[in-house]
Amino acid sequence: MQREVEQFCDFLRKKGLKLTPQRLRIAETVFVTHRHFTADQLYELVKKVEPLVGKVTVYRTLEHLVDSGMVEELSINKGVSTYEHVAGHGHHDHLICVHCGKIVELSSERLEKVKNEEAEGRGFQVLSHSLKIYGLCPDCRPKST
Amino acid sequence: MQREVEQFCDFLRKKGLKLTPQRLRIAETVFVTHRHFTADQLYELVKKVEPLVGKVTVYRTLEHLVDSGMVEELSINKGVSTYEHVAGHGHHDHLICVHCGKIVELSSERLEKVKNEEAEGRGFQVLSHSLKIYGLCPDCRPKST
DNA sequence: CCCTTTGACGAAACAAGTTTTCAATTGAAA
DNA sequence: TTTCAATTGAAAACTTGTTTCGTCAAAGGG
Repeated sequence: MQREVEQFCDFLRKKGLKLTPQRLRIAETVFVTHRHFTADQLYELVKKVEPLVGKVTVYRTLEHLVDSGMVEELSINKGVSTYEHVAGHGHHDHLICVHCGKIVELSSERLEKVKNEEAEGRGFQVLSHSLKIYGLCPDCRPKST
Repeated sequence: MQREVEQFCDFLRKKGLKLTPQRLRIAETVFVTHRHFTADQLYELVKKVEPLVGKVTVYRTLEHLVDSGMVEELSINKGVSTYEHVAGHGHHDHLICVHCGKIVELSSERLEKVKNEEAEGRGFQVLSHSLKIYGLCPDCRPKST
């Protein structure tokens, strides 16, 4: 975790942005959380450690984190943005259980390759993509008896 | 188009819902529009034909249309829902140009197959999925000289 | 050391999209 | 025709996220 926080500090310094206690706390919370979260959930988590942090600061810091490339926005739910930190994960897709809400990460070279080929076959230059597969996870799917 | 509107009427009847002129107008507009639209854009389109339809009714009817499976929500832009009717199209993915905003539909048997295999290989029972590929369309990408 | 400058802070106001409330109305079954 | 739940549209409420604004604090120059 320390690794990622320092990387974010470097990013701030390079951008001429200041390293405030609030940003530090928020970044720490983000990188210590190994699951997806909304801005508001993050705000609640940070408040537990440091109640003096405002919601606006969480939003603003989240923006910087996304800017730095260390956090990604998922838009899984309509109307509310969901985030995750990608440090040490690399790009991946998501399997989402419609029953229990569990989100499983999926990395597949083969899938990446096919995606790129199909897009480029249509003249598109691929910059990024987002694949979400909805279904029933192993725990929620009907058992095969 | 008539085909789809009738199918929607059947859906309403089966659900014990009423067939009002407003719903008819909204459904007609949806199935006559062969591109993506937001709730507000749909409202504006409907108003041209029938100015007496309220925005709320458009939202509510859109809900029924999504319920019937004849319209899908895309969540391409954050903060505003984008829809498209799927009648006669079948499932497809989307290539989205980050420069001009153009949306191109992409259907690929091969891609579908790989997606399903990867998900099921992890014990997931696939119900649906959403793939959005962001990049530069043929018109916007740098020309290879 | 003090002063100035430049973000940064948080509360509150604002904005956009969508949903809910509510009283009046309407479609369709009996 | 009668009845009644479903539907309607205006307005208000709600949700998420952004902007404004007065205040503050750290860094750097004089």
